[in-house]
Amino acid sequence: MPELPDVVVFRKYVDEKALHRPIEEVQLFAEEILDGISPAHLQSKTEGHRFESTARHGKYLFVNLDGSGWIVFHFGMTGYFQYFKDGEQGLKHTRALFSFNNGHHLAFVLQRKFGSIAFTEHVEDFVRERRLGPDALDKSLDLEVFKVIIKRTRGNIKSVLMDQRRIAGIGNVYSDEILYQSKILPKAEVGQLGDRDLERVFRAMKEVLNTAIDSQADPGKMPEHYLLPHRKKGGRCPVCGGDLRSDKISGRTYYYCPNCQFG
DNA sequence: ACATTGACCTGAGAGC
DNA sequence: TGCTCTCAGGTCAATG
Repeated sequence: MPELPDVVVFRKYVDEKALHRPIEEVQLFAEEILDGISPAHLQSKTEGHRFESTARHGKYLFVNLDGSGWIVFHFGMTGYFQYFKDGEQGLKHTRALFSFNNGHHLAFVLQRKFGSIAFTEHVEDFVRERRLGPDALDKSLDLEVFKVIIKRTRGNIKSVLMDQRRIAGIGNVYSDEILYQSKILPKAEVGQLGDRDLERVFRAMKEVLNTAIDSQADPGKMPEHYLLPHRKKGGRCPVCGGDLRSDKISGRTYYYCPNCQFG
């Protein structure tokens, strides 16, 4: 479920399990996932080195290699990490495997090969090159900045929230939750939204993402008034009890409550 | 500038 | 059990 909250959880996972340990070997099982880096380059950057720290911007996770640049992970639609001991069963869709000198391994698992591994000398360079907007939870993204970013554009509010070049970190699921909490329809045109509305979206954005992080990005642990646990065919609105509906924007299915959301 | 569509991949789940 | 169809948390390029 790799949107911003999920990547926060993955980051903690790496922080707790895989830092400061010499990497003996890296194995690649799907070279296609490398983005702008060769297998040999990845190998020379990692083998004999350590993961020393992590950073995150939007849906990207950066892992620092003892001062000599960063490995950049993107999780696509299905990615996650699995840390395991020698002798334990690895997972089928492991695409890259980092093996440490303590007999433990960090697997980068992707069912669909939509994720990637890249490399950058500096996090800021990567963010600039990919033209990513500010991270949705960064303090620099305050209400005023948010309003400027949103007003700079037309179109429906959902697409704008999901555009990584405007704001980084929000995808299909969390944009639905943010708009549900804001009581605004995903297809509402941003030009039709007033300052009051944008303020609600802004507050919901911060609150939803922080709440999701507190819940380890697990829908089952989220508050009862959240859409996420009910976000499926036949689901009911946890607030009014009515049937949720779904529709599509640019081919992506979204869910909403026709009774609670306006715009 | 914006919206839509298809492509990229690999299943899981539904319906027959 | 097996087959076929649709759908899935992302991004990118091409097209209107």
